[in-house]
Amino acid sequence: MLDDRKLSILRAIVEDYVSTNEPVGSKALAERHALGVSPATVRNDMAVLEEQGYITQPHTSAGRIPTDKGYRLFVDKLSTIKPLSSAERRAIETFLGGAYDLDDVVNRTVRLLAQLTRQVAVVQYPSLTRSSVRHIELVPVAARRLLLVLITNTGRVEQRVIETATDVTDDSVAQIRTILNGLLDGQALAEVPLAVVDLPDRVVEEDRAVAVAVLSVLLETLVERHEEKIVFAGAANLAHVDFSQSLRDVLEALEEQVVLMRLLGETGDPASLMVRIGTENQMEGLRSTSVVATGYGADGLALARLGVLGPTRMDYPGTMGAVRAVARYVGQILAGS
Amino acid sequence: MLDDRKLSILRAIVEDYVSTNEPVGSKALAERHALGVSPATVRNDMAVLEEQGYITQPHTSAGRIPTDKGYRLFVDKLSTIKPLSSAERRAIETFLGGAYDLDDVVNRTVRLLAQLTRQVAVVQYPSLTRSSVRHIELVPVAARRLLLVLITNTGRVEQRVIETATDVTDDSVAQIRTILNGLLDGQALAEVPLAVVDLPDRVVEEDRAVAVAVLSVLLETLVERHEEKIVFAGAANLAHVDFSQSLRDVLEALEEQVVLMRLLGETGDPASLMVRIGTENQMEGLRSTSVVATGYGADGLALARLGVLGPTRMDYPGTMGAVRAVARYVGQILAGS
DNA sequence: ACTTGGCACTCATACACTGGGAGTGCCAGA
DNA sequence: TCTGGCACTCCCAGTGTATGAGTGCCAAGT
Repeated sequence: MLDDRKLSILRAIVEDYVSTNEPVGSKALAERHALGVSPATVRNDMAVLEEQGYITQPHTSAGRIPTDKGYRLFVDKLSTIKPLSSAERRAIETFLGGAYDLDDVVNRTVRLLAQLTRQVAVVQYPSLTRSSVRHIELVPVAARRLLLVLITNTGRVEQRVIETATDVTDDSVAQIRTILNGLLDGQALAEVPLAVVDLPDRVVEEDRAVAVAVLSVLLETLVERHEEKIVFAGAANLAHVDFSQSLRDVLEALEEQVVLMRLLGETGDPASLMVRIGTENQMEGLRSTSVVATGYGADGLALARLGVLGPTRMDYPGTMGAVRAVARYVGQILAGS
Repeated sequence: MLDDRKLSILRAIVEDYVSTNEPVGSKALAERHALGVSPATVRNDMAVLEEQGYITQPHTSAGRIPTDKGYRLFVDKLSTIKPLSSAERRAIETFLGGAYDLDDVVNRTVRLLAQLTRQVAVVQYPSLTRSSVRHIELVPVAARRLLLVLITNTGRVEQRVIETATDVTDDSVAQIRTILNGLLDGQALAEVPLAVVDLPDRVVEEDRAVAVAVLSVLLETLVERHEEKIVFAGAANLAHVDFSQSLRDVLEALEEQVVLMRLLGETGDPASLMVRIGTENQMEGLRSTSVVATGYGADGLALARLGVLGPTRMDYPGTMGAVRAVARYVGQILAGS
């Protein structure tokens, strides 16, 4: 259906259009790339490519630009992921190497990715669900108020306030804390509800009410915080892109956690890169953007996802390379700390 | 120098320009506002106002628009802060009322403020410096690695990893933790360095090295984290504003913590509103924006600052009202939790 | 059967020109 | 000190035109 030359022409169109941001015509194409054929021949092939829906003209007598379908073919068949330069690798290492806690890792990652790709970077915090309990702390902060602090093995720290019906002594707190840690230390978060259910039975009579309060807040935390935290950076990189739709729509979408979640897609095999192009994005307002995302996590286990959002007219090989490299590096950092 | 009528005219110009976004001419002004004089008289006054630098014409034979100096006079002398509608008050209450931890309070606040003012909202996390220690936790996470968790009375939680040169037993950790809490409980953070300095002397010989490591990380935390965390929201509201400079500059500035810090200004009297107009902002790239900010915190004590950034052509009375109201409300929430 | 050069055609873009209108400054008179 | 009148400036929108890039198609060449 499409012979090699037509594919080469499509590849050339995508590459030229991405770098110049102008519809590319037959003459310029024949000149810039050593196709070995005349502009007229290129025109004929372009007519076929247009008929098949891979490219389109913004208006009669303009050059051609790729359609979403064209980009898709380009990404799937015509391009290879571009590895980073060694300078870029060094930059990643030095920039991420200095991070000292999870917040810092995530923040640095998102900024780094935005800078590398010159696009909007999106990073999801490591999921609670797949991690396990490293420690639970229970701190009295007032006569009838406790602070529950949950530390996971990914370094994430969750905190919630617990109101109790009666005054609680420090001794009671200490006792509950000890039991709690005994029950939960090292447990996967998914197992926590089962493991903790008989907490009230294990404490002395007068602490039972408190234990129930602690229990319910702990369960709540696990459920509510299941909605993951996501950050983004590099919005400034959108400013000089001309979207067919308003920039406003895109910025609005970025500030919605839920939309960002859907944007990054399902947590899948962390080794595979997901590319969603233009209208492949279901989200209203992001029809003219593309997303490149992947999972990341320690030990080849996907804890969360990160990615990049930009115009469909995007340097896919370069972006894919950057996303993959950063994801791998963050995985190493998480595994090592 | 400027009689009452000229001031009224300036006020009218600011108000009309803010609402229409178009240079306002003498005729329209005389009609819309009951000034009791003819357009010709208005023209004469406008000429004086222009001479004094309060207004300017974008081009000959256009209406006038306020200068930064004009807005300044308007804010200082010609306007009164507009209190919120009761519907808006209710919205604040219900929206902020549901918050369950500090992160949540800050996030909700920044989103709320952005929505109320239809501009970019900026909120600084409550400062470490003015708060005090509620609890310090020391958790072993590996043979030679401890996690230091610092909980302040504002609900902020800081965490840092401590590497030790030798293996540490759980007993040692428990002992150090107890001593640490004994020394620091309730201390203002500013006092911590002094209070903690003799920690190594108080532990048994073999724990001394560990205690020193803990000490140094703790001090580091206090110093390094002194650079405060700041978040913003509502960038989408910038999209339909036409800045004289590029939107990109503004977006870039917003992603720089340091710039945001300077933007909000010095932590001062929480009751007073700071308004910085146009070129009064020293920051490159924010010359055509204005900032309305104020301190907030529990018990009339400014813990941090929050504010709004928008075009100089801004509804100052309304924005100031919203900022003040939100700051007060957040203060109450912090005091009560 | 494919490739090529030629040619007519289409349109977006840039540019110059125009008239209308909003708004101004100034002046003479009340 | 205010007001109406008037000449003037200059933005803006609309129109017309030339230009040039790019196309589609066709007939001839390989």
